[in-house]
Amino acid sequence: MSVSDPETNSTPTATPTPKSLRRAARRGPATLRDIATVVGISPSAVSMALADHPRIGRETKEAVRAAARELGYVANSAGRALRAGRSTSIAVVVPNTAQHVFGHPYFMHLLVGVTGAANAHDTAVLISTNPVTDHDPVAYDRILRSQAAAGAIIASAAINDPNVNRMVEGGLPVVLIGRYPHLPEAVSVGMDDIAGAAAVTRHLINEHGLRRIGHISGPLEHQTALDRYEGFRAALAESPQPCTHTLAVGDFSEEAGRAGAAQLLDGMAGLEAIFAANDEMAYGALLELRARGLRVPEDVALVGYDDFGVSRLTTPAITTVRVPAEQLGRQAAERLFGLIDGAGEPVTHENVPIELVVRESCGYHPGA
Amino acid sequence: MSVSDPETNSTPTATPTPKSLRRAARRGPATLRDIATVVGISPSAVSMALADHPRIGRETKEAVRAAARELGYVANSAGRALRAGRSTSIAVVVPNTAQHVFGHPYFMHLLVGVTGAANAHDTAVLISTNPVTDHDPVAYDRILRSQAAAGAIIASAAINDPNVNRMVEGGLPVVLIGRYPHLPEAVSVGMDDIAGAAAVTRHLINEHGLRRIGHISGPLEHQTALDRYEGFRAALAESPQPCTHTLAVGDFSEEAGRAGAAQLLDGMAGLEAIFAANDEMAYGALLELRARGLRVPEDVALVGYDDFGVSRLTTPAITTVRVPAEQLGRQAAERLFGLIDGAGEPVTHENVPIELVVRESCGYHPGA
DNA sequence: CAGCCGTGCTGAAGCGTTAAAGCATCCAAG
DNA sequence: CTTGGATGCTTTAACGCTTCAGCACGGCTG
Repeated sequence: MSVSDPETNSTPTATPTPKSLRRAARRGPATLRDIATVVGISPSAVSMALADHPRIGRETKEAVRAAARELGYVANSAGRALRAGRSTSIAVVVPNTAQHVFGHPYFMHLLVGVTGAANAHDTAVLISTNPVTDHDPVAYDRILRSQAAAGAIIASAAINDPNVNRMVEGGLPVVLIGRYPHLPEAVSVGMDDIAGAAAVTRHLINEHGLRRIGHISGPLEHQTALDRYEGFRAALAESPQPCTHTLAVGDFSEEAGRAGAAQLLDGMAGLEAIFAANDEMAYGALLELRARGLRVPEDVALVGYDDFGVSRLTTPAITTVRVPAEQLGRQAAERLFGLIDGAGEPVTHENVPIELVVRESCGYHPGA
Repeated sequence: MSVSDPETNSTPTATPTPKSLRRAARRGPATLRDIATVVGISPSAVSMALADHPRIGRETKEAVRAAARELGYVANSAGRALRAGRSTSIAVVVPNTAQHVFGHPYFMHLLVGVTGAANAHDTAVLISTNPVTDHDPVAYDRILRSQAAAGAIIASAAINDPNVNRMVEGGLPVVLIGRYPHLPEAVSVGMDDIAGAAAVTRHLINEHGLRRIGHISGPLEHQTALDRYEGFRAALAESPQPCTHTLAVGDFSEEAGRAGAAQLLDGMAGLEAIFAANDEMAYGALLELRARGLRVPEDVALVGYDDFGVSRLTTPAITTVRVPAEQLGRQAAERLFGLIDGAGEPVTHENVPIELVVRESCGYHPGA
């Protein structure tokens, strides 16, 4: 209070509102300069005070913080980003190759996880999709080149998506969701699809004593589809009893599930169970089974994968493997912040635990 | 050239390649200056050339465009935003009051619509949610104050959400999704829930001859819930035959649907049909009916609202009203760009058409 | 009491962009 | 041969922020 400016300091005789009036005159949000004027110091000092710089006095800091609070000051993100050389946002990219999963609750759960972690880091989340065309001057490419995001999370892409490779090599911090064995350098967060598929298959074999099992896989250029197929075969192979299986390749759509089920039923006599690589296809299979007058689970048992909402609602409800999308999102965001802050972590891939969700479509349980 | 600095001026005798080398040395994306160096003009001229300014020569423009393409130049969004005084992003805000609808495909469809329109305007989409607490220093408030977005789309909020009012009055361009009769000044895009609810109710009355109908509404602090209830009553009132109805208030959750159905069944003898204000509650009602051994639609007809995926999957599939979320998103984004660009449109509310989706749960049709 | 250090701030610079004003150069008209 | 305007670029400045060097001042030591 010693060498205070007589002009800008609060005049105790005035009404308590003149500051806010003055701010209202300068249209738009408060800046550092506004605070500086109110407190009576330079903008740099305000910046340093808010950053808790040791060379700023305690009283000044308190005055600055009070003024900032009163003015509702939030640092202009463009100014800060320009100065810092990087943005305060992260991007979530949904490549066009992932459009078929779009509309699933999966992405919303993912986003909840990502935004939750981002909020904790005071970071905004940009989302970028390419809903329309395939070979556009890819929208997210522009966003990333414009430095609008400090890093990106890429949600579920095909194995051979060239854009993914470009982004990983583009210098920008990138975290992939899923498993990318062909990109050993890339940081990724996924789940153990092999173990999940094995678990649900094992359940069919061990708990229900089924031996003749068909699998409807996803498109085999998706790592997820490959892994679930591999887990399926591994469980069959490790079984003490001899099991036989057959395969239909689908594309994760309900229609493909229906076609796949038809193919399996026609191809293998005495089929006892179907494991579809996702719930959507399991639902398609259910429709086909129903159309043929086959009961689920009495005649043919059925299991799916994902648990994003579909499998809960059908009759019978479908036994499935839960994909913890929210945790996936949160963890991916945390990894991304690690990369951005330059914490030199050597870990490249990380798995989130999956969970077997037993419902009715696999058969009735003694305990139930 | 008179009082020029002898140090920084270009030495014409140097080799012709140091420019590209210099850029290679300057790690990171190309800037206007890089292009300027390559072409041999000033950064401002480059800026003007890219903006197709009439005072820049044709040859220069072509050279600039070529260099920009070669260097992969995309304008730095922070620099541009700082200069322009506003960001090149728009925000999609999901208030905490909307969490119960979160995880629905609705939001993804909305986002597809918004991002599609945004891509067309070369604009990034920020998404902001408050998944955790209720009375936090609201995350999206910070984002908006930080000027990270030029405007915001607010997805489905409660009528009395104070944050919505603050944002509408906050000076930032805002488009609300839904109908907000108490905010006559606010720009909003919604659908005619009254008409939709009336249509599906009329279908029960006219096509199936049902007279004793119960409604399970959403929470009555939601405009959507109010409108659907109103449409329901309007259809009953306009019917030439006398109809009776009863009401149970729910909260859009499956559990509430189940409880609501129980309440309706216990409260009105000879109940012929149930109209749930959304599909999730309709599914809950289906479970309750099934548990009581009542057949749908033979004993009690059932209809829902939304068609976000749930109603297609159940057995029987639920007759519902489709909410065109993607179009909603696209239209909201277009309106927002209109506001941002200052096209002084007087229109404040706009409706997107809804569509009746007839399935099995309302009764079998002669045509089917 | 000169020199030195710690404290607490100011001032300048620059991140990338763009609008506006300024300044050459050239051509046509007076 | 001067004037006046196109034409085509350069310079300057500013947006809001942070870093860094620098300055003033007081107290402490030698």
